[in-house]
This record gives sequence, structure tokens and C-alpha cells, in this order.
Amino acid sequence: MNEVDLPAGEGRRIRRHDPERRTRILDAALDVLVTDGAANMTHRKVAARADVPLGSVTYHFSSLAELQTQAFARYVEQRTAEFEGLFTEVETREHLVKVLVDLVQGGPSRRRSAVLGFELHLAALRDPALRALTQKWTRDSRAVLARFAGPDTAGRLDALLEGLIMHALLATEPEPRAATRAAIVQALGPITG
Amino acid sequence: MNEVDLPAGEGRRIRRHDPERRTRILDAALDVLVTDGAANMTHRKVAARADVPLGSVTYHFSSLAELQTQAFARYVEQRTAEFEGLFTEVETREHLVKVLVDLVQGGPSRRRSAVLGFELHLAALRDPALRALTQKWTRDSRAVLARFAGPDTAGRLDALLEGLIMHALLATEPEPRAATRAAIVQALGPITG
Amino acid sequence: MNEVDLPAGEGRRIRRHDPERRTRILDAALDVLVTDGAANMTHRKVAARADVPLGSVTYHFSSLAELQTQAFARYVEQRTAEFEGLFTEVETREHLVKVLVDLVQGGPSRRRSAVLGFELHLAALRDPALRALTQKWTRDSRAVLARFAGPDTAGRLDALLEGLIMHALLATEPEPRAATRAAIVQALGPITG
Amino acid sequence: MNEVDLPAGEGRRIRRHDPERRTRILDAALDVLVTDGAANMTHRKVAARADVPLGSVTYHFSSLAELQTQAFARYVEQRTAEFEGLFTEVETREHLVKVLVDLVQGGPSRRRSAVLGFELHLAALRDPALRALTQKWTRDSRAVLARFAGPDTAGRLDALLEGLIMHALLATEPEPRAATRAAIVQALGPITG
DNA sequence: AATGAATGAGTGTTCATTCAT
DNA sequence: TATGAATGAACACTCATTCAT
Repeated sequence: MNEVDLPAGEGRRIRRHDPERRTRILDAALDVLVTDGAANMTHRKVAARADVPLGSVTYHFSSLAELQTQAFARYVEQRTAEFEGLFTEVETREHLVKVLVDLVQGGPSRRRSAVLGFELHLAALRDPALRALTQKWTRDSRAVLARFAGPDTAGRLDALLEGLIMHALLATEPEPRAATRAAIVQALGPITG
Repeated sequence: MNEVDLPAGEGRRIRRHDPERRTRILDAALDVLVTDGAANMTHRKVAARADVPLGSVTYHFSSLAELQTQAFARYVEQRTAEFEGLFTEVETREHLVKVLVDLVQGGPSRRRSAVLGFELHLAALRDPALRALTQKWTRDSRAVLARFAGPDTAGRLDALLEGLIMHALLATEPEPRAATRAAIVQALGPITG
Repeated sequence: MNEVDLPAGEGRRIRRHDPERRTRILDAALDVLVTDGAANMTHRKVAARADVPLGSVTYHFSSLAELQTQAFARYVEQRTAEFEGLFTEVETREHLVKVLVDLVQGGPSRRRSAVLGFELHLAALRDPALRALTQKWTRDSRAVLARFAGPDTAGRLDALLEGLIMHALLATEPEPRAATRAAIVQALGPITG
Repeated sequence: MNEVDLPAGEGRRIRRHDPERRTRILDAALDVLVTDGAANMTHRKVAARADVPLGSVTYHFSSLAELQTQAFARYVEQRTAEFEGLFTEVETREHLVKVLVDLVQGGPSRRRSAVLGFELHLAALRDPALRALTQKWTRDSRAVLARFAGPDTAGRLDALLEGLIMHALLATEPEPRAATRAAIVQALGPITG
């Protein structure tokens, strides 16, 4: 947990026994996925972003595909936890709507997450290993939503959120909050929950 | 003036005066975009798919980015026309629902189109030139939908369709038709149109 | 000699019977030689600089080497004439010195000429066809100088000028005029001429 | 620790741990510069001449320009040392003259050096990074010459040598030794040094 | 356990040259 | 006579991956 054993000097160099390195590399990989996209990720970019020698990346991950898969796995884990966290204190329907609207409109802070999500979706289209991840993710998301609405509603809500987020990502000017809100309210249905 | 005089045998060789070549290359590029993804498109793959020498691709398009942009532009044009075509004969609300459900569920025949759409969306996230295309496309789609519902409804319908199609693309087993139908009916609202 | 027969409209297009085109291309080639160097000259650059279609360059010159050789030949011709012109009115030794110092120090106006000279020299090192040109040029230069000094003096003067010009070309700040002058005066010898 | 264990047979293959490789590549680059010229130097030619795989050249030098610059830097170093070496034992004016005449006339052994020099000069005309090299070189050369003559004389001598060497390089038949000698003696001035 | 060196395949792009029109 | 289209070779450069240390 601490970083006592390094000279605290030039940054890198002499970093024996660095158990965090693996996860540091994974986080760097996610950074690269956001900025450059899945197909433009390279060992070198990840190594540079993680401030780690090139050999270290190939040492910890036997191939670029494996690194990508594990990075996405880490993303899904984090995202699922974060998603779940958003709803722990939700009790009223009003509160639920607010949380969902925030999810869609959630500014630059949520951009990283959204980009990674679509990056994963597209990559999963061609890589079965990743499709396992997207399926688990979809299942988990729906399960969370289903706590507030029936399973059918959860399904359509999920799809709607997906589309709204993608459109928000690409729009030059943000959709008015009221429109997002109206769409969500409608999808939640008349008196559900 | 006719094309009778070529051996019509092995495909390549002696293909002077080939005025369709440009569009043939664009179509090949779209094929590659579907199978390999935007970031894995290469001059060589496109040339092979178009059955054209490498130099021909670089001759007609000054850069790979330009080729990609023009291919996507061609896609948006075709897709917009096709989309519009789907609604020309729609008169009843029931018919409208059917067309939309088909759009989402529309089997492998629609898969190519859907993949290209998401490929374009993701690429547009990082390329302003492409963002112009996605915006035009979104505008056009909503305009078509708005003929049957108010502009707000058109907007949410568009987002919902986007999400439903993405999920359909990734699902291992197709969503039941009834569920898709229910989502669409709900988004269309009580008695709109 | 006149340009009557062109529509005088859009610049290019419809330029039947353009007898100057050949020399226009040669001049463009010399421009390219100055800015890009002999080894970086291409048909395309020359065509662009001459505002002429690519095919026109390959039509008038059967190969790039031939174009280069002829461009250099044109340069030597012009340069020889110019060089000769400098000395037609020289009568006193003092005037001669002034002309030679100007030749070396001659600002940006002479830069083009000097660059082409060295470009030719270096190319001639590896191309016998060009060596014929440099030899003719050297012979002519010495002949002109020999009108004012003995042949031996002309030879050393020629070499000195070559070195002074190269150094002037590369120096960040110009050599003082007095130094150039002193070198030339010394090379001319005590009371020669 | 030693290099005994490699087959030492066909040249390439199994050449792990080859610490001299960098400089071997630089020397190969200088060879290519002599035979093909700066603008015709390619990674492939250098790799072939150094008997090294292509990737090795791009690994050690991040760009062709950098390889060229470093090769020229190595040349200037060597040439400066060699130049200095020529004058260490010079004590009489007569000896000095002999050394300088040899420098100009010095047969094929000196050709390589001379060609590289002019190659560098011309390249420096368009590349500021190289201009730093030529300036250092000129400064050093003049400093050496200035040990035997005043700084002004050193300057003109330097220019004269440059010109004489270029002419010697291009001449079909060598200038008579006496002429070279006379030019140098004159440039050294009456009783200098 | 960790890494710098190494390499061969593959990329986008440029280009001299050819040729049908 | 003149030129736009076409093509195959070559180029600089990037990279995943392997391996000796």
C-alpha cells in the first residue's frame, strides 16, 4: 500500500517488487482506449502512459489482445460497481429519475466511461471473449434497474439509456435536460415501481 | 463504348477505362468497414476486396482518412434513402410500428447496415469530419420520424431505436419480438400522430 | 512569340500550341532544384510549379534524368551568359575586383544561382552526362577570367571564388566585405593584367 | 564475455549482444552517403551495407534524418581529428605547403572524405541541424590553419582549399601539382607565420 | 522477475513511368 | 499533340512479439 522502498528520486528506475504495476498498466490501457480507441492501442502507448518500460507490458500480459480483454474486464467491474452505487440510496421514483437523467447528461466526468462503453460494445461485435463481458454487463445493469421496475421496463430503459448516451456523446450542444427527463419518465411507465 | 472486349476471365488485368472504379472502391471500403472495423481498414484490404491494384486506391483517394470519410458519406446517403423508403407507404399507426420493429429485429440482412452505423458513430467520436455526417444523419432520421410523431417523440424514438439495435446486435439470442414492439409502442406514446 | 491564341481566361485549360511550354517546364525544374535539391525533384513537383498537367512533363521529357540534365544545361547556358555579361564593361583592375566581390557577396539575388551551381557539382560527381556540363562551365568561366589574368591565375581565382561562395552560402552572418576583397586581390596577384 | 561462440559464418543470423552495432550502422550510413548521396540514402541501403536487418536501423535511429545527422556528426569528428593529425608535426613553412598540397591532390584515398564534405555542405544548405555541424567544422579547420598563419589568411586558405578540392574531384585529369602548390603558396602570403 | 535489444511483417504514401484516348 | 488514369516498386516508419541477459 505504501511506496516506501523507492528512492523517491527520478520517478522510474529501481522499482523492485512493484505489485501495483499490473493494475497500473491496466489503468493506463483504459486511458489509451479512451483517447485512441481499441484498434489504436499499442504496447508502446500503454507503456508510456503507465510510465513503465515496454518489456514490462509484454511481461505482464502475454499478448495485446489479452491486455485489452483484461482492461475491459476491469472497466466492467468498476462500471458495474459505480452503477450500483448510484442506486443504493434511491428510494423515491423522483430520485430514480434524477439519477438516470444525471447518468445521461453527466458531463465530461462521465464521458470517459461512456466512450469506453461504446468502445467495448463495438469490439465485442467481433471478439467473442469480449462478448461475454458485454453480456454480463447488460445482465447486471438490467438487474439493478429491475429493482425499481419490472424486467421488461428495465430492458427498454437500458436500451433507451444506451441510445441517449450515444447521442449525448455525439451532439454538439447538449440535449435539454427536460427532454431527457421526459424520455426516461415515459420509459419508466405510468406508475411502475 | 461497350465492355465486351475484355477477357472477363481472371478478374484483374487489362481493365482500362473503368469509370465505375471509384464507386467500386468505395463499396469495397464499406465491406471492409463491416468486417474489419474502421480502425483496421487498410489500403491493401480495400484494394483486394475491390479487385483493384493498390496504386488504384491511393490514386483515387488522397489519403486513407479521405477514403474512409467518403465511404461513410456514401453509406449515410444510401442509408438515409433506404430509411426514407421504409416509411413512404406507412399510413396507419399499426403499420408504423411494424416497420420499426422490423428495423430493429431485421435479421442478418440489416446487420451490415447496423454495424456500419455504430462504426461510424464511434469513429465520429474522434473525427470532426465524420461528426458532420452523423449530425446530418441524425437530423434526417428524426425528420422522417417526425412525420409520424411530434419532434420530441421522434427524438426519443430515435435514441431508443439506436439502443435496441445495438443490443440486438450483441445479443446471443434475439429479443422476443413482443418486447421490442412494446418498447416502441410505449415510446410512440398514447395516441400520437 | 505571342500568346494571342489562348482565351486569357482561367489560366490553364485549352492551351493548344504552346511552344513555350518546354522552357517553362525547364524553368520550373530549376525552381524545384533550388528549393528541394536534385534528388528530391519529381515530375509532380515540376508539373505543379509550371502549372502544367503531369502528363505534359513526361510527354516533353522522356525521363526524369533527361529533364534534370536539360534543366542543368539551361542553367549553365544562362549562368555563362550572365557571368560573361558581368565583365563586358570591366576595364580597370579596380572594377574587376568590385565585380568579383559582388559575385561572392551578392546577396539573396545570387543565392539561387549559387545553390544551383553546387547542386550541379554534386550531381555531376555521380553522373557523367552532367560532368560534361561542369567541365564546359569551368572552361568557360576560366576563359572569361583569363581575359584579365594569366590562365594560372584564372584557375586559382576560380577555385577561390567557388570556396568563398560556398562559405558565404553557409555562413550565418556575412563575411566582411573587406576580407572577401583582400582574398580576391591577393589571388589576382601583384600587378597582373 | 568474449564473442567466440558465434558461428562467424554467413554474416547475419544469431548476432545477439552486438554492442558495436550502432556505430557499425553509422559507418555503413557514411558509406552509403559516399556512393549514393545524402538524398538517396535509405534505411534499406544502410541496413544492407551494415549487414543488419532493416528493423535494426529503425530501432537504433528514430528517423532517417536523425541517422543522417549522426552519421555526419561522426564524419566531422573523424575528419577534424584527421585534419589536426596532419599538422601536428609541421614545423617549417615548406612542410606546411607539402601537407596542404597533399590534402588537395591526395588521390582516391581522400576522395571519400572530400565527397562526404561536399555532401554535408549541400545538405546543410537546407537543414539547420546540419548547419551547426558545418559551422563547427569550419571553425575548427580555421583554428588549425590559424596556427600557421593569421586568422585572415586562414580564412582565405580554407576557402581556397574547398574550391581546389571540389575542382579536383570533378576534373577528368588531375591538375598539375605545381599549379596547386602555387595557389597555396600565394594564399599563404609573402612571409607569414 | 524484469527489461533492453532485436526483427520481420505490415502500414500509408509517393512516384516514375506507361498507355488508351 | 497532349493528358488523365493507372500501376507496381519502393520508401519511411510502426509494431507485436521474441529472447538473452
